[in-house]
Amino acid sequence: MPEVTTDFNYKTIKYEELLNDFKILLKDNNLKFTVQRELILKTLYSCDRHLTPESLHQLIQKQYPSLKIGIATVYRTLALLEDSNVVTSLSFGAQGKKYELGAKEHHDHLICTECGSITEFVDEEIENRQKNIAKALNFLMQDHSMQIYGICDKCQTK
Amino acid sequence: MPEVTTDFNYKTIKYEELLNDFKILLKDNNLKFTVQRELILKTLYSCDRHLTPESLHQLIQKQYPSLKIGIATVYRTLALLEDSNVVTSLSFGAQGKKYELGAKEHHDHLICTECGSITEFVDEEIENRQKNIAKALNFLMQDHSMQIYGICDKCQTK
DNA sequence: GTCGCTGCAAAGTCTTTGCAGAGAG
DNA sequence: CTCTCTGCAAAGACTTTGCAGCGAC
Repeated sequence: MPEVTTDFNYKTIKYEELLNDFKILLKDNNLKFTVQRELILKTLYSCDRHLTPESLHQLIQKQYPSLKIGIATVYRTLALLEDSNVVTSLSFGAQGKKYELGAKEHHDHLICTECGSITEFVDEEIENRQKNIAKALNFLMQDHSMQIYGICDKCQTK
Repeated sequence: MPEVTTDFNYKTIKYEELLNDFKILLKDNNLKFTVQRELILKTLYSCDRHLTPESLHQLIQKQYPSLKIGIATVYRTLALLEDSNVVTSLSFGAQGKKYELGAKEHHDHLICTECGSITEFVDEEIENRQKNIAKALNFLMQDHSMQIYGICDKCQTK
């Protein structure tokens, strides 16, 4: 069996580079570079977890108490980032979406139904197979996502 | 390449059988068999589309105008059916969930980003690969789902 | 008859929008 | 200066809950 890897390189891009791309994106669309937008990007970059708009907002408020930032701005910026394919959103059974930086290598998710933790993995074989299926069904694939639900290693030993 | 099939057998169970299982389920849990519950089950069975609570509610009202059914009952019954693994819910980028009968063979989804249509498919190779991955990562798999997003055949020719 | 179920409406979540002032370019 | 952004609060969309009467068993 080919290897499955979960410790693939998270950050395929340096923050400076990401930030620069973001500035270019903004300029190209006649949008403005603001402290709020930068901190949302930076927080998404530095946090490995998958964040809800709510938790992202709280995290920013905790880390930068002097800055006022409204939840509406978080939603608006996440929508902007998602439209520009800078972040990707995941929606599960529960309410709400979780966001993650899309600048990482493509990967799929193992979701623990006990503790809600998300582990990522990549598997070449599945990636290839998906491409083949789309081709066979004359479906123009833009994106795909796969989730495996179950009990994670930690929760099994509890 | 092994075949990919989209015309697999939808109904692996006859309605009478499904209904009977449902009645047993209800009895076992001291729950009552009501017209509303039956019609929700029947509508889910006879409709091939993936339904939102909203659309399921409208469909029932249209088909059985004499019956009064509240949206709350639809939500309550869907929750009950989902807990009992009779139906499965899918949540995508958009708001809300869609439900489908879980009594079919397991399958994955092709979702058109143009028209929102959902095509189902099964692929043995991916199914097997998923099992192997879960095993390799010591993850106790309970369920899994895969979605491929893109432009469907019809929308490409438009 | 009992006790769960239902429709209704009200209350909850989560998300989006309108607006007037603040701030980037 | 101009025109976009922001925070706030109000509005929306979707879902859940409390309740009193109804109905299955």
